[in-house]
Amino acid sequence: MNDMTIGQFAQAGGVGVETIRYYQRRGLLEVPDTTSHAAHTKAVRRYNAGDLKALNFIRSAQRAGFTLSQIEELLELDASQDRRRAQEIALERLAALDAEISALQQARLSLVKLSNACAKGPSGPCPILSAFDH
Amino acid sequence: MNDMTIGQFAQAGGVGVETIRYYQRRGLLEVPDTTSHAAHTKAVRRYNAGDLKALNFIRSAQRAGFTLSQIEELLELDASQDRRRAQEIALERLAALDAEISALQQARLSLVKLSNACAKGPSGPCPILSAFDH
DNA sequence: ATCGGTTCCGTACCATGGTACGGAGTCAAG
DNA sequence: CTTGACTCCGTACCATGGTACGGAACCGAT
Repeated sequence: MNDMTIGQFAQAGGVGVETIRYYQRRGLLEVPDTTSHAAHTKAVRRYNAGDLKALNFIRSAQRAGFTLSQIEELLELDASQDRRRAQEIALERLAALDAEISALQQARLSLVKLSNACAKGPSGPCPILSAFDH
Repeated sequence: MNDMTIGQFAQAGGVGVETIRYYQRRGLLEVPDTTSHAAHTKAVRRYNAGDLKALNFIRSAQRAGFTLSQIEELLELDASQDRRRAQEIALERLAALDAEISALQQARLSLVKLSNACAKGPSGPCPILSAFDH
């Protein structure tokens, strides 16, 4: 698991190499020092379990709806131990998430209704434009 | 409600004028004919309740996670009465929606845990990087 | 009849989150 | 010690969903 090349690292995280580089450019992942790992390793950067943990965090946080900028802040908070701010951000996202979830559940109901309406027989009402009417 | 200018129409739909134009360019909204509404109205296009219905549909469908391209297709289906395809699309989106909803609920649990961990006392563990660990 | 606020239309620009390209360097295997 | 795969790095490009700009025409009120 340790000391992966960028290709192995990307694969371990389920992303493309270019995505790793992009995260590095954004400051979300650090660019490992080529001199710090092994004496004779000069030009190829290597990634370890800690890097992978950060990468996995980024992907999960994205799934939770955080933007990359917010994730950047979270990563900084992790380093700085700012519990108050971390909780604040988590609660904000939690509220947004609850709103999103209920919006999606609303939408879900509309789609069920639409699907049922379209399923009944080969003709008759299947009012797409009215699908989301209240 | 009828025969709105583009500014009134946009306001009624809760979007900006530029968004209306953008939807027209994309083919999601039709560009009303300037000659068809009133005899002496030559240059200013006017929008009616039907246009507003389409606009509201677009906004709702977006909330349901449809892309503008998919919405375009739905609008075409509404015109063409293709019930089978409409249902197919609805069911696809329904499945995706269910997946999204449970992903968000998963993320929600993680955020609750993180928030609780950060809330306990001024110091101690608040493991941001581990917030989404299984 | 002219003034301020819209509208019209094309074109350009924006943020987000990547993806692709190309040349040079490096590394491990044969 | 060469070959092929991978890495490094900068820069360019992409899709999505808009937002902004600017000049000309138009419309209603004074």
